Amino acid sequence: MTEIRLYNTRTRQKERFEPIDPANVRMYVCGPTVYDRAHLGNARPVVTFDVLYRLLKCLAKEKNWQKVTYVRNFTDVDDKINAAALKRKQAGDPRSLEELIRERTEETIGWYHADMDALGALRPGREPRATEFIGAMIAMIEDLIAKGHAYAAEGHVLFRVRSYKDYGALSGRSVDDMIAGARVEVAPFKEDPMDFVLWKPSDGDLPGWDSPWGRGRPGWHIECSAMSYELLGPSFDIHGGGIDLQFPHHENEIAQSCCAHPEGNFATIWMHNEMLLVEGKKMSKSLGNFFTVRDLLEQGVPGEVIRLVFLSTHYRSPMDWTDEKAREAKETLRTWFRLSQPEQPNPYGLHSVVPSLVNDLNTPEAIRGLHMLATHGEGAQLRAALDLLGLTPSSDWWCKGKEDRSEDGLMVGLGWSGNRSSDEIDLAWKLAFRWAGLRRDRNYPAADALRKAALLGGLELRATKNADADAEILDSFDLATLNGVELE
RNA sequence: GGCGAGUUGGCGGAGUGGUUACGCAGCGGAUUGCAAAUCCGUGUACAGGAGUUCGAUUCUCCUACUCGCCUCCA
Repeated sequence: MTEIRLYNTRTRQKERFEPIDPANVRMYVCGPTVYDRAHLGNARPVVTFDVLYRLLKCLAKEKNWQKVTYVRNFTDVDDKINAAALKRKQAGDPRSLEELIRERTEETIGWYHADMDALGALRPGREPRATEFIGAMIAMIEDLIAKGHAYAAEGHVLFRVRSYKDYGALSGRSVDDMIAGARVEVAPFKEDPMDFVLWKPSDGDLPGWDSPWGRGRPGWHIECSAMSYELLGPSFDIHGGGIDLQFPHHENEIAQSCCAHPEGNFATIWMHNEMLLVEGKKMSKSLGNFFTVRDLLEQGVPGEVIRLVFLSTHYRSPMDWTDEKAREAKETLRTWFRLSQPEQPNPYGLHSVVPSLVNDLNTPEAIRGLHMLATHGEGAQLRAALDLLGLTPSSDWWCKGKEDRSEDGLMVGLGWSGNRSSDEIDLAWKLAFRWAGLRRDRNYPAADALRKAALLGGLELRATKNADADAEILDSFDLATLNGVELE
């Protein structure tokens, strides 16, 4: 039986994975705050945990698990969302702030789905929105107050960090150490500087809900505790997210959940993906060095190429995004897709990747397995392995159009990828026949010169056994350059 | 300042107490009028220092450097 081993941030070691309840394997991943397009860094946990989700589903039968429940939230209550809506209102939009906020979050969720779909990520089974669980959050906060773990002060409710003895265990820090460095907000109504907000007051313009502490809105951390409890219960198997959420977000989630539901132990395994870097620096909002998934897609980088670049680095290592990696990944996928797509998947191919994946999602090693299958020409097995990893073509960009024509007794083949205009294809034919003619006449100097010039314009000419010439339109094909060639 | 992760061949990137992935690039060969493509072959790298060991890239300690968290962040 296949043993799954996963690195648990909480214990700092790889652990054998056994679900609490084989009838329902449960994982929760922190999702996006929906106020803008997802940047590339946002995509890393999505791809990482999508691989885990697919792996767990793939092994469910063998393991006798009845189902895998994957929950990923949308944070649709947040000051950044409010700010974005307020900006529109100030720009003269006549609608109410509430309507603008709703529109903004709806729109952003649509973008998020489209962009993550493009990366080959399966939608989680549940995608709860924070605003749908305000009641559950209020109930949880009331419970925390009743149990002495939280207190109300000046319209706020704060979590009493000192009341939870294991606070800091996940991230390996102590309350006293943190206060020493103290970069925490000093608020006069806090009992302790580390106490964090569960509920805060909203004034007239801001979205708010009635609560025992007046009209207000929840703090950031409580939503994940409330929603995971409602949908997965007091104990579940895996909790995931980016490493930057380890503190304070996940630490606070643990404190809230464990204090409110001492009968459970919240998440068994904590998994954190490392950051995505651009030019060696973390992609982040504050640095402003980010670009979105949509930006890349629009530049012609297919989603599965982005995905392969991500998978080529282990999820617990920082990954530097480079154009060079994208270029290599595209070439690799082109080869793999051409070999595998005509085939029906042969599940035997899974043996080439699953042993790597069950070892804490060792995707780089799994990729080696894919290369092995490709080298041995195992298209059907490769197909199955690619599908497991979510590397399925989103379009026919990799596909080779192929046509043969004869003219003046010459036989010439032309191939191209994706969509090409008839002008482009006509010109390619013209050059290919001219080259074939020159070669038939044994005018090699002219033929070589033409081939060289054509290549610079993105048309590759080559001799084949079965025809007089074979031409391929490359990605770099440029009509203007090649028109110049023809005139010479 | 506190805490954590990392430093592998030209580049990317796994892994291992002794047999040293994989990809790209390079080199050699087959093939080719020449190329391309393809196929075959080829590379003994693990930041520096000390220690443990029969033996360390792999374990321990120290140093240097890089990155992250401690503030919104995936």
